[in-house]
Parts: sequence; structure tokens; C-alpha cells
Amino acid sequence: MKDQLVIYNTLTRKKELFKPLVEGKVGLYVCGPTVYSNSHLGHARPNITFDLLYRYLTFIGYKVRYVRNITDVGHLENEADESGEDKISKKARVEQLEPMEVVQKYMNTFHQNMRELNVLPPNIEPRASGHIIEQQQLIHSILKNGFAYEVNGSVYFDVEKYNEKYRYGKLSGRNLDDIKTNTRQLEGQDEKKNPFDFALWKKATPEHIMRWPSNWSDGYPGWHLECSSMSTKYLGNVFDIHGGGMDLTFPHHECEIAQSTASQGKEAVRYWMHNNMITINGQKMARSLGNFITLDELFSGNHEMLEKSYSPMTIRFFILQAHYRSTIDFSNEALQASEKGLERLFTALETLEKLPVSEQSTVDVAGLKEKCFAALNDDLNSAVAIAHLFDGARMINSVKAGQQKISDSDLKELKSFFHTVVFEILGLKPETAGAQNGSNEIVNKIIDLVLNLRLEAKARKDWATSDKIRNELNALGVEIKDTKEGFEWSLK
RNA sequence: GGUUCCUUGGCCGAGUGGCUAGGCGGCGGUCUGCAAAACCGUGUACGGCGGUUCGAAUCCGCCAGGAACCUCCA
Repeated sequence: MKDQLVIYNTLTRKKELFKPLVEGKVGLYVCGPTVYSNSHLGHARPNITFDLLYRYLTFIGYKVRYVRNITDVGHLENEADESGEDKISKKARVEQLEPMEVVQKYMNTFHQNMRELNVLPPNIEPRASGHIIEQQQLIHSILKNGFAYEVNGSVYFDVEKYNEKYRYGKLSGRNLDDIKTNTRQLEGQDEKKNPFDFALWKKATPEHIMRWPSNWSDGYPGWHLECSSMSTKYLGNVFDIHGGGMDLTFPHHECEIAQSTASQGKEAVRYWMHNNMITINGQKMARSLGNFITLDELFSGNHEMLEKSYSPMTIRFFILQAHYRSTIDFSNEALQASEKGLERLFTALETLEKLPVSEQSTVDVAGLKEKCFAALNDDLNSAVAIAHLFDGARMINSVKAGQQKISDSDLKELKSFFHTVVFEILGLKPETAGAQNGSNEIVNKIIDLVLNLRLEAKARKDWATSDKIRNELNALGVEIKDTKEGFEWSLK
């Protein structure tokens, strides 16, 4: 199965068979968050997408080193303040905090949200602020190779010079002539030879708090640099996969390619993968557009656009139900559909544990399994894989209902398949309220007691009493299903 | 304006040159004292107009609408 994974490479705009540089090992780098405010739904997408990739690569037998950075140096902000100060130091002033305190605060909530979404931690989570020296080294080598120039303590990348030897714009499908005619002339950029040149090192203005000493000035690194230096530091000069949101393709990833190539004469990344955006009313959800809903708001339901709260697994499932390269449109209706669907899947998973076995199967477990893995191998098509899981759910329910039969060996295979795909690969987990997991034994016993009384009432055909018990337990959040044997219940 | 891309049934979303996902919702049925759950059945969906083809929603062209990027952004 290892040799069958096909992934879409933005660089070639084609699906390609994935072959790692080193047999059996994969180097994976993903652009992580800039930690200056709470994570929103949009941030969940790349993290879940590449969590799926990480899990799947691991599942098919690769040893993966997954590196996901934390951007804590801050990017230049281009808003009305015109000060050019960096996002993190600006926020710090507003809140009267140390920049690193802001970073720590939002890094903590990011980690908390990721845990809630069952996103596995990466193997290395480097911070830009901890790699200033490496970034400066990278600038030195780009300067030495003649692809950068220094002006007044700042260093800029010479795009035109680079483009004479290599091709700037290959990832995003642009060419320099187009860029020349379409780059806006921004204020305060007169140091650059050309407006499309980008900063490698910026001299800090006096009010800029985040600063480090360097040969050129007290300043801070340009905003594309950290990924170039940290990815190659931990994964090697050439590594397998670099991921991130589609909105980073240009200029961020384009500049990364230019920096790596300018410093080492060859490209660092073999496969570029980009996830699409989450939209809301057809428009990208983004911090800067102000149309975002934070993950905490989703989990608590505390936002005017939300009809109710949505659990982390609902969010995760919602995202996985679409292919990562398609946009996915947020709405209460869509989220509730996912919530119901996920419930159906987990109910089937429970049913799976108590299926009767027969001599022969009338169901095709092997075929189901094959189709599901074929979907995952096809550029990580979780949407199709999940569709096959629903076919599996129907299979399970039909066996339970006695309409289909399953053999002992097929049942074992089906169980293992479901557990592997649902828990290990898709990273879903049950979210039952505590009471049924033994955390509140006495409550379980009381509910059982009451329901047994109801059973007695039913035996007497005392429907008034039995319905009263059911309705009132329902109101308390206990869902009751009558079965042939008696009853089943669960907490909502 | 430039570059890239999208438009699928009530909603969300796969996919493919002919065999035509899936979820949610709706409708009908089975089961049930009634519910719930489950199961079964049910939709003449592929933005518009042309073209290529035996055959296109899938390929090509034009038009309409929308998006992303070009400026921080997941």
C-alpha cells in the first residue's frame, strides 16, 4: 500500500505517486499559526488536513518526522496605522503585555484547541524566535551568492537577479513580467530596488520592541525566512513534503523556494501540498476579514451566527467530509448534518461489537476495505473514504437487523478495519458524556433503576407512566431506545 | 486590471466520457402500544449557449455568476 499513495503537487499541478527521498522515511513541514489571537475555524483546516496526512503516512508504514512551526516573531502589518510595526508588538501594546506573553497565551490556546480536535502534536514544533541565528545564516548565504542587497541596515531579496538564473513564480504560475505590472507600490518601500523584492532582514524602528542584533542592524527577520531555515534545519536541504493553506502559495511559499534555491542552488521541497479555505457565505473565513468564528466559540456555541454548540469531533468530521483541496462552506445546517452523520457512524461502531455471526457472509468486507483505502491513496480523499464507511454502517445495521449475514472472520476484519480507519487514520474519537464511562456509577445505576420501573409499567400496559418516565428522562438529556430485550439509553 | 480556480438535486459535498458517491433533510413503507433507532423504497442534479463524440455533467470555445492570490492571512 506504501507505493500507492498519490498526492497532488502544487508545483506540477498534477497528482503524483509519492516516493520519499529516503526509503521508508518522510520529512513533512507545515506552516503553523501566527500566535497573536485565538484560533478560528479556518485554522482547523490545515491542521486537520495534515494531521490526516501524518496519520496516514504513519499507518502505511513510514517513519515520519513532522515539523510544524509557531510563528512568534510577527509579520509586518499593512493597516491604517502605517507604522509598519509588527503584529505581535502592536497587540502587546494594546494589552500591556510582553510580546512573549502574548505569544505564550495564544500558543497555549492553540495547543488546547488542537488537543480538543484530536490533532496529534508534531514531532518538532520550532519557534521563529528561537531560530534567529539560523535565519541570519541563511541571509548571509543568500548575500554571498549575490541574490540579496543591504540598504540602511535592512536586507532585501533581489528578485530580478534571481529570476535571471532561476524562475521566480513557478509555484504560483506567475512570471516576473506579470508581477512587475501588477505589484502595488506601497509606502515606505523606497529602499527596495524593485517593489516586488522582499525583506530578509528589517531594521527595527525605535518603537519596535521585538528586535535582535545582527551585522546589519538591530532588527528582525523577514516574514518568509523562518520556514526556509527551520524546515531545512530539521529535515535536510531537500525534504519530501511542505504543506500549508492555499493562501500562502504566493508570496510566502514562492519566496521560500527563492530563498532556498538562492542559498543552496537547488530547491528544498519535493511535494507542495495546499489545503483550500473554509468559506462563510461564500467568502474566505479570515482573521483580517473579521468574518471568523473561533474554535472556542464553536465548541461553546457562544457566537451570534451559531444556532448551537458544535463539538470538536463534529468540526473535525465536517472538515474531513470534504476533500482538502475543495472549499468547504460553513453553515449551521451543514454542521448539523455532520453531527448527525458522525453519530450514525459511532452508533454503527457500537453495534459492531454485538453482531451475531453466521457460517457464511452475505456482505463484502474485503471489497469495502479496498475501496476505502483506494480513496485515501487517491490524494487523501477522506470524503470518499467516509462515504464507504457509511456503506459499512449500512452493512453493520443490516446484519443487526438480520437482513444480512457475516462470518466470524469477516466480522473480525470489519472490526479491525473500522477501528483503524475511524480512530487511527481519521482521528475521530467518541465524545460520550462521562456518565456512561463509569465516571459516575451511581447515576448509571439510578437511570437503570428508573428504566426498569418503566419496563414494569410497560408490562402492565401502563403507557401513561412509561411515557412520563421517558419524556422526563428525555428532558434531562437521557435518550431512550426500546429494544426487544428491554432498553438502551445514552446521554445527549 | 493580471494570474489561478470554481459553479453538482432543499442543504453540505464526492466523482467520472457510457456502469451514474455519501451525509443531512423531505416523502412513503416495515418494525413498535406510541416514540426513538434501524431497515427498505423514493430525487429525470450537474450555471447558460454552442462544438467535438456513437455517447458529455465529465473534453473544447464563448457567455454569466462567484472565489482565491496579486497586501498580513490557514
